[in-house]
Amino acid sequence: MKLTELKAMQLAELFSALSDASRVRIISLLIEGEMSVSALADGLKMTESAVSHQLRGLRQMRLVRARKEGRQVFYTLDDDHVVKLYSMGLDHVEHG
Amino acid sequence: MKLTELKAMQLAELFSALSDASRVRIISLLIEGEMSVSALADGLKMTESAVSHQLRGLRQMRLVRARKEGRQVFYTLDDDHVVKLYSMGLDHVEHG
DNA sequence: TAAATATATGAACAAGTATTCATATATTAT
DNA sequence: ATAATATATGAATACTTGTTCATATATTTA
Repeated sequence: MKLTELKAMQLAELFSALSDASRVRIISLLIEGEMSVSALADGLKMTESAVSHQLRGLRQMRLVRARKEGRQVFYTLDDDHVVKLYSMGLDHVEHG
Repeated sequence: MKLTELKAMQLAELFSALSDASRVRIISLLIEGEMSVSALADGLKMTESAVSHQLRGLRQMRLVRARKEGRQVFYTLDDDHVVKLYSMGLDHVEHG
């Protein structure tokens, strides 16, 4: 399983995107379905600014996708890789 | 998928353990099999001290396990959750 | 056009983290 | 016992990161 330094960095970046409780909670909400920034902010009791900053990182890692509708922006999980990583992690934390 | 704040933190901690290129490379070496600290240090071109510090974190997250033999300590991956997380992440980075 | 709403972003600060260096502990060899 | 080897650890420093605050952009409403 030789790993180039580049891929090691990319992998680390990917996991970094999931390495914060706020972002994990964002993911867990988005698993239920699409949500706007303010709905996320409400649900997480965070400011919209903080949520927006976090969503930016998740977007850059292609973990979430944005869809603009009027002045709202709705976010969804980008693909089900994310769900799998999330639930495998949860599995390790709960049992394992 | 409601997530308690505690579990969100634990999940974030787990992903944090994989959120650094050095640690990812440690994991990728251990996928091949058991290795001593100095062998890891050689393979990664890091000091043994730095490797040891990183292994501590991986150990605390129960991602690796230590086995002492004489004055050497051999590390292995704790279970195959780790391998699954690793390869799913790699999958996302490479394709996805 | 002006005001209001939703989101995004830059700067700044606080908190966290990875590495280095020095030192400590444990084990083996002389 | 002393020296050498393998690993671990505490302190210090440099770097990274999350949040807040102020401001900017885009869209809708009056």
